[in-house]
Amino acid sequence: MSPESGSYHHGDLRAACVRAARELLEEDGSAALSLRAVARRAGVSPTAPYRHYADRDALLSAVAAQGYRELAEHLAAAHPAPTTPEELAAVAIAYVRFALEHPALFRVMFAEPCDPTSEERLAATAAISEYVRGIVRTVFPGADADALSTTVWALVHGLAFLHLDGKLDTSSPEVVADQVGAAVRALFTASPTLSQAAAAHSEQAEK
Amino acid sequence: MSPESGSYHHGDLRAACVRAARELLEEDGSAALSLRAVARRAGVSPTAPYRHYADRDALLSAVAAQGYRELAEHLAAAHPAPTTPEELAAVAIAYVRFALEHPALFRVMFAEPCDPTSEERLAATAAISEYVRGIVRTVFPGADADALSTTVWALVHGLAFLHLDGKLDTSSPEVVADQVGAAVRALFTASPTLSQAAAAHSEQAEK
DNA sequence: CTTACGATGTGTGCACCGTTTACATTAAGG
DNA sequence: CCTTAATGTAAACGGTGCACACATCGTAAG
Repeated sequence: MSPESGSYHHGDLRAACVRAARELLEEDGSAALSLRAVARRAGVSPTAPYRHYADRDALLSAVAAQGYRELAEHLAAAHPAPTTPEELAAVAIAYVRFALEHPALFRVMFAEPCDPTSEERLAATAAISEYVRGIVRTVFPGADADALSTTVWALVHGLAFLHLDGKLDTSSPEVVADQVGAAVRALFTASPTLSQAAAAHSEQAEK
Repeated sequence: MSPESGSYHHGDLRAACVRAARELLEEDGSAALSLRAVARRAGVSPTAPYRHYADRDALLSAVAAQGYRELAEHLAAAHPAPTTPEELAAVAIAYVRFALEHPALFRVMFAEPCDPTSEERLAATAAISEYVRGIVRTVFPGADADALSTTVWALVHGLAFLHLDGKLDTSSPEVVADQVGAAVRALFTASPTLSQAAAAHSEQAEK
């Protein structure tokens, strides 16, 4: 795929850019990704990436999209098809751990107001959203799947960000895991009342 | 306080900088705040702010700290001393609304990995954390206040960010309010089981 | 009143950044 | 072989954070 270095054409600069970007993000945790630095890392002139990405935002969106895919894999690795609250808690813990293991990437994925009209991004986030909804539907058939999946996603997402910003105890992975687990378990045991609340909400909406 | 313009010295540049920064953040929602733009807005040379702030991060921290204080006021305005789940839900809704009304400021407050060892910042975030903990203790005396306040904060914080990133339905403030309210209510009706889970967690920790 | 001083704002300069514009190289197809 | 479109390069513009030397001014000691 990538021929011996020295050739004028790179071979697959498009992919090499996101790879270089990923490496830079992992190396220095800062989310301040420089297009020029990416170009340098890829061994190419500063403006070469513009042949493949309209602007910095476009590259960032591509990186974010790949991040979403990796996150999805990470979650699936934690448990392919959760059916119990405990298994879903494991997935939640994996979510937060991913954020803590790849802080810069996670920030690029979520904390940047970059172009939301990116086909790749929308597809990737929709996939995750659907994945969560599917789990919730399986584990918790009685409830409003939309509302509940949103709630559990928000809870886990908030835990991830608060940890990322040093607002919570991140001293050891065990502490983090316990906290996330407890929070998710609490949500799930609330199921009957939650579905009741969801029903009340629907009534309110249709009047 | 600020004398007639034309004087060499500004009078209170330190405060003027955060004011200018706030204005710029409100005007264009982008969280990309330029120190030079702040200086221009304050009617001062590009490097003048360095007399009062060590670097860009320091200014951002000051802005973030003020943001925390405003957020605290906003929450207190929603309800000064919540004692019921419904009142706490109102506070939660105010939290998310603040994020949606001041997106750029909210991003500076949370989504920037800026200097976490800022005295002002730490104090401000500690104040909010303590505020939430106090409410939880009042509304829900039986439970582990630390764990539960973290959980409710994370839930609300996650909702705020998902809304900010366009991952959820932000079409009308009512929709947002309903969603946040339902989520918080669900959490609170889970109280007995949550305290039980917290107890189990404590046991686990001390063995 | 004078004078020295410290606090505050200015000007200059450097390295880096994103982006545009014109140009060079090369792979691929008629 | 020659044309063409794709791909990478070079040069340039305006913007940025920041370090340095310099200018201005309130103030307080002599």
